[in-house]
Amino acid sequence: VSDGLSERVHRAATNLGYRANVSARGLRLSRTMTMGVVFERMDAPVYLDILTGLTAAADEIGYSILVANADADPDRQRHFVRQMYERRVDALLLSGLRGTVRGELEPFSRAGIPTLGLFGRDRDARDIPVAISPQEKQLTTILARLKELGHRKVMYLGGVGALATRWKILQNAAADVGGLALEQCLMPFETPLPELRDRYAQVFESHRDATALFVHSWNIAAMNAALRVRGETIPDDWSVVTFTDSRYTAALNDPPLSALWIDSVEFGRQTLAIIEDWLAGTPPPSVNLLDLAVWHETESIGSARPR
Amino acid sequence: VSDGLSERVHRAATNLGYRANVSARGLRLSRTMTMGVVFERMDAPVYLDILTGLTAAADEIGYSILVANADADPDRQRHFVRQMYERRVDALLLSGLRGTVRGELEPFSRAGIPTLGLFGRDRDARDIPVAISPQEKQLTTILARLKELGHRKVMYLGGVGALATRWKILQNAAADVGGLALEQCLMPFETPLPELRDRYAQVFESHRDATALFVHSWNIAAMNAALRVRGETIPDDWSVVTFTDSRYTAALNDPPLSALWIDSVEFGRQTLAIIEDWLAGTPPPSVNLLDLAVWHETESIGSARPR
DNA sequence: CTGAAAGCGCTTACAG
DNA sequence: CTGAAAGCGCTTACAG
Repeated sequence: VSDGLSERVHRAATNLGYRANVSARGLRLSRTMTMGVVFERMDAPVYLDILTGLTAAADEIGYSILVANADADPDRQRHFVRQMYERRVDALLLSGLRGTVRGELEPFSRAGIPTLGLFGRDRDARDIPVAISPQEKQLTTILARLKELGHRKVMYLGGVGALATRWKILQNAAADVGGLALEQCLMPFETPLPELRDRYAQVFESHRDATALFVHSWNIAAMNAALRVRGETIPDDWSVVTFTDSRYTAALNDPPLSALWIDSVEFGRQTLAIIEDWLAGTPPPSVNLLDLAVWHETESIGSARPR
Repeated sequence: VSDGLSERVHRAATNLGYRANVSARGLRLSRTMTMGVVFERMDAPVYLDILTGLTAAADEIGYSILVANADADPDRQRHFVRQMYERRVDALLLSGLRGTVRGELEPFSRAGIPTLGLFGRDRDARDIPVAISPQEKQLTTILARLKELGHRKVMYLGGVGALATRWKILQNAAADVGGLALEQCLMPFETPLPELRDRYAQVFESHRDATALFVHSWNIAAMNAALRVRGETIPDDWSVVTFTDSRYTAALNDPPLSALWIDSVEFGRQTLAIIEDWLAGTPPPSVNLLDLAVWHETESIGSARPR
């Protein structure tokens, strides 16, 4: 066909408002140009960051994203994984895989559809390849730095439940460094601020040999409140480090807190790059370490106060 | 067919791993059981809440959600709206419609596909029906309450840009109440905390007749820091009220802040209910007011300090 | 090079 | 009641 004719036809099609039907094409080609994302839960800003990275990278290669939230319910997780198969997604991303969906994954593996687990730091599941952001290396660096500043006892203020793995990683890093005692104070995430504040104030009183704090971002407000009650300040009385995996919980403290930071948007992007290679014929290894943790030191840490 | 046979066939189908192909069914029925959501941007936790409500309500009626993030780029917004049509979504939800997508909406209106705009509080666009959470009523209540407590000048600490509409609404409410002066201090959201803190400290110094603060949730940390610098406390020196549209930014202050709270998860749910009615044959009015704003008073407000 | 036909996996209307 | 056929909107292999 001549260029001129081709152009005229295209123009006419556009004017008439013709738009190709992607599902019909998908049926014919058995490629839907759609990927499914099933989040085990969606109740923290980090999931929005991951989704932002995933959707941006997917769009770059012409894919759309179907999103589902299992809301911490294994039955719903199974339901959505099955739904993604019924919609014949070309790839499936699963966060927080707990082994509950194994049966529903079978059609995917039989059909050779790429299926990748997204884990911030867990590394137990082995049914399908997983993408993980390791933090051990940076934690070792941080603990060594605290030791250098004279700290000998570090306390972790965290939440019970899903994030307990962080405590394990912290222990491993402390063992690597040596000569550092570690203590934890885990409280349910639902604890009201006044109660959390009073609990922390008690803990600070009864652990006067501790001089440094690791604090989960959800607990920063309560920590600040407890310090205010006790008239203690950062970094004179306590050196403080926080974990953060989201843009929204970072750097809003006074003074800004030293942080072990993971760029979850980038995590989403790199995860999708793994899928892209897989679709192109290169399956990933069973564990994909995305080295995204960054140590950001601020004036919130300093020399250990004398005890 | 007898019940027994039917059951045996179903069991056999399940055992063989048969799963209906939803796109094929969609092609036949010209219903894809899919809805598209195009967010103008996705850089705040409120979008995750809305998405949570939308996906939950969609699943209840058998629909899946395709999600896209235009990342504040009108070209990308157009691109995704077109993409949603090409995928023949049964309904389209658009956040932050700026009139830039008008042309791409034409196929939707021609095909009679429900298309709804999601706006927290804006009410300018009129191309398509919109869902809005009005706040005027509650703001009037709050300002009247502050006046009753002896406050005569209220300051708004906010960010420049999209949320400027909040300032307008605040002014209207103040006009309703009468006898209250209103002042604003708008700063770019990117302002680093120390700069914002110092700026607020200056503002507090130069507006000694103001006794109450409305503060956007992004600016709470800087406000606290400025108060600390000046040795002022809540509610003795300042009565403080915040706006919040997300689970993640609420109630983490000490003392907990009085808040005008919008449940954005519920906003997503109710928005989808509008779509559901529309699909069932009842189109919505051009403006849908979802009355979700709730006034939550805490000890962060009290009598105006003498000036 | 061009155009008509087959077929992707469903559902529904229709004939037997 | 049962079974075969038509057709949704595409793409590709094939015949002309």
